[in-house]
Amino acid sequence: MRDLVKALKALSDETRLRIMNLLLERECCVCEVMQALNISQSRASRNLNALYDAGFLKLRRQGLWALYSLDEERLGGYYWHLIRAVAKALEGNETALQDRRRLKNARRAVPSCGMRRANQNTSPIRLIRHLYRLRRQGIDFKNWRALRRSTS
Amino acid sequence: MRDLVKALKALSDETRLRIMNLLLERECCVCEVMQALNISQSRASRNLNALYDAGFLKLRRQGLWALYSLDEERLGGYYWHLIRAVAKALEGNETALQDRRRLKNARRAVPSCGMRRANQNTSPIRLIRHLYRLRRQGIDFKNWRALRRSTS
DNA sequence: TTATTATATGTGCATCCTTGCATATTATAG
DNA sequence: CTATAATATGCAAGGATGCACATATAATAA
Repeated sequence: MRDLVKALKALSDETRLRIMNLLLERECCVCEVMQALNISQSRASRNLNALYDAGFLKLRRQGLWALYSLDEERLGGYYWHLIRAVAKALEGNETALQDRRRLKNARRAVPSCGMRRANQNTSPIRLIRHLYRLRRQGIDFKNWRALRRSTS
Repeated sequence: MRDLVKALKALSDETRLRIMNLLLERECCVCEVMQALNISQSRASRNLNALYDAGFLKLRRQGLWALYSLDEERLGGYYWHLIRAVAKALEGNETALQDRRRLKNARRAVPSCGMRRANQNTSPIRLIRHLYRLRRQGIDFKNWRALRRSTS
């Protein structure tokens, strides 16, 4: 009963439903979530953690990234029904679609996705060096070419 | 999205989950809910109303009673999955079982089930007159005989 | 070592939720 | 009409929640 209340509380928030929508699409890092939903970093982190805490998500760390995804192993029992309810309710929802669209354009490892500090002024050169570095590490970075183009 | 959040919020409360448990068993009046859960009248009323408001329940009035039950008509779509999640999560739960047991013994039309006023002191004679009255009205009152026994 | 960057978290504030208590409302009986 | 009984509701107190802001933590690079 306690657990069910916790799970339901975790889901009964628009921000977190939108996050679930992203994770139904694919694994995401905090950085991608904040870009796709256009919310602050602390907000993305906290809400992801709430869903994690409630038992919906699993966490995998890769370098600096915290990669969250639906925890298929725990999603038996009533969790399964809850997920289905969310998926069903969100299908065709305009916000949900838009978020997914923005997720496609979201980038990992983009300096400005960090703290939203004023006067960030990260030079393109530094960014490109960073991207090369990532590629050297064998990190899957689908669109680094486009990224390079857009910042040079 | 808004509606889903509302539905989830309505469910994410222990009192209301316990109420859903009762209504999965059968239609109940406010009075029965307060007895089965052993909670105050205003608390029962308000929480029933919250579930009603969120679209889970339908309301039927019979005399003084407000009879709430699951609204099968609205329970398509994601509502259905939510109900299944609740039912699944509650099966075997000790509190839920106990509530159902107490529901069996709950009585409609018992004077003391009202306001819990101090110095209620309703006389058995008055209660029995009330029960006869009800029977004359053709109101289905399964256990009025037992009731009469217990108060005379 | 220091600098950078993704993420996590302490704090304060505003808002909303839930409840008990008292009272209002409503239907019925007399 | 008045009284009774089931339910609804106004109100205030206490608690929970969500957020922004600033800062801390941790991994990596130089």
